[in-house]
Amino acid sequence: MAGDAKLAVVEAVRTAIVHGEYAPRQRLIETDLCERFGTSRFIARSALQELAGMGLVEFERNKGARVRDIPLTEAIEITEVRMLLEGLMAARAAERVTRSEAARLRGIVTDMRTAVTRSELVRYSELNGRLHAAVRDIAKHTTSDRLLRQLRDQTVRHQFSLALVPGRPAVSLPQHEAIVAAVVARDPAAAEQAMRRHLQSVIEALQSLLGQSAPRGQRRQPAQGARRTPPAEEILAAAAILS
Amino acid sequence: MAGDAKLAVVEAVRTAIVHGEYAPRQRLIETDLCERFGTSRFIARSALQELAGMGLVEFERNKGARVRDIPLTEAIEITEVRMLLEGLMAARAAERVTRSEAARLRGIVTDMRTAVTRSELVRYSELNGRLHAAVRDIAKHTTSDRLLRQLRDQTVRHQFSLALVPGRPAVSLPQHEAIVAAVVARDPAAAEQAMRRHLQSVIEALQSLLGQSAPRGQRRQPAQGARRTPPAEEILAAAAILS
DNA sequence: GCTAGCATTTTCGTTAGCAATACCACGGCA
DNA sequence: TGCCGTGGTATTGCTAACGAAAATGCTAGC
Repeated sequence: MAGDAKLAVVEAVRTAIVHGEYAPRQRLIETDLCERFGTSRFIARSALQELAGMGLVEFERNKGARVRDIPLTEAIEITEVRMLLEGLMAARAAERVTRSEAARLRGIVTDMRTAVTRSELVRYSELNGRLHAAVRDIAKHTTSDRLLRQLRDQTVRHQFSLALVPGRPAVSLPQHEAIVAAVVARDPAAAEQAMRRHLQSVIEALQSLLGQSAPRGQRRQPAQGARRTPPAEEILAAAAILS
Repeated sequence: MAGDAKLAVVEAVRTAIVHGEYAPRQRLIETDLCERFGTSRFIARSALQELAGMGLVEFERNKGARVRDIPLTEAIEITEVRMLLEGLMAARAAERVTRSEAARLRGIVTDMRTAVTRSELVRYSELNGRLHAAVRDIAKHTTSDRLLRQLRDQTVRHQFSLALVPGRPAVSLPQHEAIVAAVVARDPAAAEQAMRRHLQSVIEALQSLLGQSAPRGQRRQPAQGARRTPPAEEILAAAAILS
């Protein structure tokens, strides 16, 4: 497997799902994928299987693949795990950070500040992603890295919902600043704690969302057809605030 | 996919790898698997892909699948993550444990004690697995559960090596006792800390193993043919002491 | 007008087979 | 004698096609 063709399809479908082009529980018909990505059914199938392994799609016997719907409760669980792993990453980064890496982190965070003052959410998003990637690079913990990637992919959608609650940017930026400060100060314990506090606040936000949005039993979505395609830009801005 | 046929093959190959019937870096020829498990090549192929997703086998372009060799350094990383996740599980279990579940835990731990005094390692192994499974059941954290299963599968082999260092059973049992005590006392913080201490000692044991076993560059294994098939019993005993 | 049952159609699960590629042994040449 | 090129073999990567299951739509009966 792992033919480059398959890998390309996996990546394409992955970003499509993460960016919301495919809605949760939407069926992923193999032949559709074939014509969209110009490959054979076998490739599409393999790609879907790999995505299933990543937890992004699910199979049902004789009914094919659909985009996995991650319920809010599971998103909370995932964020709890993320809190632990990202905390570990932050601590590691604090232990190993070099001078040049520290400078890089500081540069990113000052850019974030200006982006926030100018209300440039997309720019902030990009910087945020770059910051976290930098922390992961510094930590060099491949196991956590791999797991975190999976977990992040699964929760992007809910981060989008969360971005709509007002006032979150105001709390997000100082938390990020605290994380970077601890890392560049080479204080592992403080870095871990800062990262945990950050994600703890995300968990609490998700829990409040849970309380208000699901008063009674599972309200099922239409389940087929992209019910809405939020622009990627919007999604990115959402991810910025919370990750 | 997820045809029951494929699932059976996945499970069979998984246990074969975990029990050491397939050595690390041993090639997994598709046709061999076909005749061994009496399925078609397509099924074998799908199963291998799923196992690759679980991190147990790896693919190389045009060279097929082999059992992934988890280097000791990666095993340490994995155990670090396990420490966090199992700690979370323990805390959760302490929050949610019911009377009957607590009784069950206590029963298992007393059985463990007697098994140790009688030097019944296999029995201890079985009880140990049951204990951890019980904790996971009580915690009801499906995300951590899923991740932990993957991580455990990947490290069983190294736990085998570790079981050979003398004196470990003496430290393992009291640690388990402490964990159970904290859980039944409904003290989440203590349960988490006890579990972490336990896995921290495993990490330290692994690190000492690292220091003594790899004086110079990667010493590569013969790489094909099961170079040795340790009896499953031995493996289970090893897993007992450390997990 | 509505429901139950049947036929059709879509889509998936599986098998068989072909083409491409890497590994291995052998022989020629320096 | 040692090294490089070459051919054969084994194994994978992939395509095409077939059979089976489920969803859908239609017709007939109530």
